[in-house]
Amino acid sequence: MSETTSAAEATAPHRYTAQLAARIEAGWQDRWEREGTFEAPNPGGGELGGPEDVTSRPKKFIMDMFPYPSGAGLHVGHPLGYIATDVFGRFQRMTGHNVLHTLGFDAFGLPAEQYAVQTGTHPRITTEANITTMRAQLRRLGLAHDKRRSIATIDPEYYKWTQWIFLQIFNSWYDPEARGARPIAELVEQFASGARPTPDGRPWDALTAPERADVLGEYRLAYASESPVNWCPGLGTVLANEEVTADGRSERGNFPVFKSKLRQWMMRITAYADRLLDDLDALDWPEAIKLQQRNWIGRSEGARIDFPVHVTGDGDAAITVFTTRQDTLFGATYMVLAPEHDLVDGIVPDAWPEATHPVWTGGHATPAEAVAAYRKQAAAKSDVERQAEAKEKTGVFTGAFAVNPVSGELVPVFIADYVLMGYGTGAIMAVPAHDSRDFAFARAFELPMRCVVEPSDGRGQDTAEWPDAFDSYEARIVDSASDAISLDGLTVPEAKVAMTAWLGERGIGEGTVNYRLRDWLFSRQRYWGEPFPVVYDEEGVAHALPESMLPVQLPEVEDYSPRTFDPDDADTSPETPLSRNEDWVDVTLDLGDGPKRYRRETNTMPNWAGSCWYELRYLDPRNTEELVDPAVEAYWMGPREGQPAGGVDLYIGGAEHAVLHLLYARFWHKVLHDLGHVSSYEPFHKLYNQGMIQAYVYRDARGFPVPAAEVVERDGEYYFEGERVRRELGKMGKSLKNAVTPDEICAEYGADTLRLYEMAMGPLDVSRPWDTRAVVGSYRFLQRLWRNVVDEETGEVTVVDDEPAEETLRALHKAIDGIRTDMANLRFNTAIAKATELNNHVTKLERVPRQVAEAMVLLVAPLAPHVAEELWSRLGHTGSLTYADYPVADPALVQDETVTCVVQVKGKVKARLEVPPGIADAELEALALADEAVVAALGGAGIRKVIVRAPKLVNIVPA
RNA sequence: GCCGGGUUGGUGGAAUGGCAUACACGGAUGUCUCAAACACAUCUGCCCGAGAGGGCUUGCGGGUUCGAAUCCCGCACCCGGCACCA
Repeated sequence: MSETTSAAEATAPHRYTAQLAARIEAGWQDRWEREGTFEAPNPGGGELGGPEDVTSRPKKFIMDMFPYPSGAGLHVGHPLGYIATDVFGRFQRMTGHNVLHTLGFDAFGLPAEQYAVQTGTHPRITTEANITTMRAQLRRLGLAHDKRRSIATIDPEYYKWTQWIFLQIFNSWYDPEARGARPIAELVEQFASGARPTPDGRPWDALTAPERADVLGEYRLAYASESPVNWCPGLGTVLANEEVTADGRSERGNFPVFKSKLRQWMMRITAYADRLLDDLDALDWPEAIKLQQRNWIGRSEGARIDFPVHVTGDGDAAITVFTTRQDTLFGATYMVLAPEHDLVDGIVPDAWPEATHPVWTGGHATPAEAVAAYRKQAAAKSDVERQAEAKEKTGVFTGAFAVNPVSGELVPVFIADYVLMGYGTGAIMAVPAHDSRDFAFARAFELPMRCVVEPSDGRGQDTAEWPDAFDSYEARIVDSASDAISLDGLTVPEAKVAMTAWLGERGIGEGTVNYRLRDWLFSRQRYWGEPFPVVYDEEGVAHALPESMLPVQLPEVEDYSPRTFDPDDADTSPETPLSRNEDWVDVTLDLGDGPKRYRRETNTMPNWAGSCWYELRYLDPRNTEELVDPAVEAYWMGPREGQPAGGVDLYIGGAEHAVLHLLYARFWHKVLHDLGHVSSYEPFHKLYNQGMIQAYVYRDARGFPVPAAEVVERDGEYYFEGERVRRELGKMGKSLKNAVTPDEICAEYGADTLRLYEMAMGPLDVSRPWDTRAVVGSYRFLQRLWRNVVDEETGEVTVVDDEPAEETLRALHKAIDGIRTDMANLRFNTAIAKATELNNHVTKLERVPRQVAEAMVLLVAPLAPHVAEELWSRLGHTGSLTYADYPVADPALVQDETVTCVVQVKGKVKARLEVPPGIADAELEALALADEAVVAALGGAGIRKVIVRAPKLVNIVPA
């Protein structure tokens, strides 16, 4: 490669150099592939079956989060998790496990589609090329994957089953009594037999097909509905709530998002809210992620309460509110409906009631005008604007009054956009004294307040004096008594119970649980995704295609892009790429009642679909009859001791998927479980979030990134082409000009060095900056390891058959003990530190005993597998060490012969003693008190107390 | 605003109630070399001191304890999530 290397090779032709590493690595990668070393057998026969002595071992199913095969190629941050799972998997193989580890590709997605739009190249072509490139890049890292099990979501034989699962979900309903999904056919039977009445009471047979479809649509777990969705004109597609950022923009592309009413496919994930919440307890996940899921699901306990209201035309109706503060019902002095609430039109009177406060009317002549104007204004606002104006409360009086059911008072009904149609019932009772939002609204509209919870912070009960609402669960209820009920003197929780019971008795309310979670918007107006296995008949009724017609393959189209619009133009609606191919859309099919004309669904599934179940397909990737063989699923994922829900043993990936992917995948898994397809009821037992590898970004005076590789450091300042540049920490990537690729590092040091360095940088779950300069440390470690076994000049193996010295033996066993524990707990950085210490110790020996060398090679094998295999084979072993037994420490040798005992006086170290580990407290105390330095430190003072923690510590407290 | 996580040498980090700074990078000096690189060896938290030695040190302030980076309370700053969720 360069002159320096050839010079090095001349003096030490058998030194562990990048060139030698490259030869070793390529050689072992070929051999592993040839011998199928990492193929994990399934139990039973079948194509992926294997010997029973392997399938009878305890299993470990280890997974990485699915990568998207980006055209940009990998940088060194990408493989961090893959290396970690690989190290862990290799360790598990060496401790007697049947390890399933592979990697597939989440290959549908926007970048390939956008590239296709620009170039006209079919996304399949670019995606497959990217997969090939990425596979080559990953192969170079020596990952121990079972390649037979790798899949890509774009393979028709894979997405056939994605579509099949969609049909399972479509053809199911959630039975709240059974707490689970059941086939829709059972529900149809209930309707047909009359066991369950139809909504309007007519017999099932009397309903038209579209009517029946509508009824069932209310139950199906996958349903099409006309509901407010997140419409993103800039992308030309709708988005799930989870894909919209807090400031109302698209996570991808950062375009404005608008609420728009469109007919779209939804997944009834809300039916599973309680199970998704409860089952988190069974999982070994980081608390932070569990918390994020809990918050996203957002369970809150409260009550529904009916407020009677006069409806124009046909008499009285009720506004149902959801509240968590039923205890403050006496304090409800007005009500608010979401602007788009169905009841609004019905309650608006023709004219303003007499003496209506001018602030309430918004200056409009009639309530109807005011409502119309406010609705228009609210609808035109993007989410971004709404967020920005959140502090300023807006709204308008509807002209109607409702009755507070406990006090009998008339309360005005407003509409305001601070009440959201999508949460609770879309209506609230406002208790301005005890809710800060209601307080702000009441102040703006000069509405009355009533204090019903006694302030415990010293403020009085005169709300006019208050700067803000008083909100506490510790305080007591006041001023809340009527002929019917009195809450006075109760604490908040007591009052809730009492009020809920009272409401229930009167039939005007009931205790309920409400969730923040909304149903999952499941359709996208894109080309590069799974087509829905759904067609519509001439009456517009959706029909599921039979399994025999799967997969529904993507058609060829002229133009891959959805129609996009001015990003700020809310007044637009989606147009899908698939709809342009009329030949594909219009089909004649026989769905059981003779050939008929149908129109295909032209939306595609969102990117999440393929990643919702891929763990299952890894188990049985070539099964053409079933999603997965139940016996195979039970073996790899079934519930067992310590894993009541079953699932993958270790799932490593980034924390950015805390809600989206992990929630969706859990939901699908539960549906499949309910329908009897899988025995586990959670997909991922243990989840671990790896940190991000960050990188320094250097920016010039204009703020543009400059190539990080060409920046030089002088006296703590940074310069690029002589100009001073600013350094900051950021992500690694092409656009920031700071990407370092695994290929570069492999070329300069070898894959084993890269693996070792990435694992040594710090704890796996913490983000940290990449430092190319520091990689050489890991390289030196491997060079020393090599030199401990092989003569750099002759290439001879230099180990001797001598029994190691006791000191060496103790160092070895201490290292084995520590490394085993660290490996099992994913603490690879400290495992490497311990291996380094041992290696450095051995380096100082005149001759290296074979016993020590072999143990050391096995110890580092999971981390640096190629060089370990090479040394293992040079040490005379013929087979791969993949399934060799990981060294086990001899407990007798784990402890040093003597330990250093520190003697403290008043907590400060004054002396050190070398003592045997088994020394008795009394003896150690005597030794410590006799020590010269201790006597001197005490200076003749008396002793009040002596704390002895044999054998490590004595602390003397002088009088 | 609410919730969660964090703050240890020049740098990445180790130590989760008992010797703070393991291991590595960087830096200094030396060996080898015509020289450089590689490799190897020694030193390297900060301050005072020629030295022996002494003092200080885990974001800041308090507390518990014989003993605190570690446990508790308060504060500052950084990172992440959520955000009119009734």
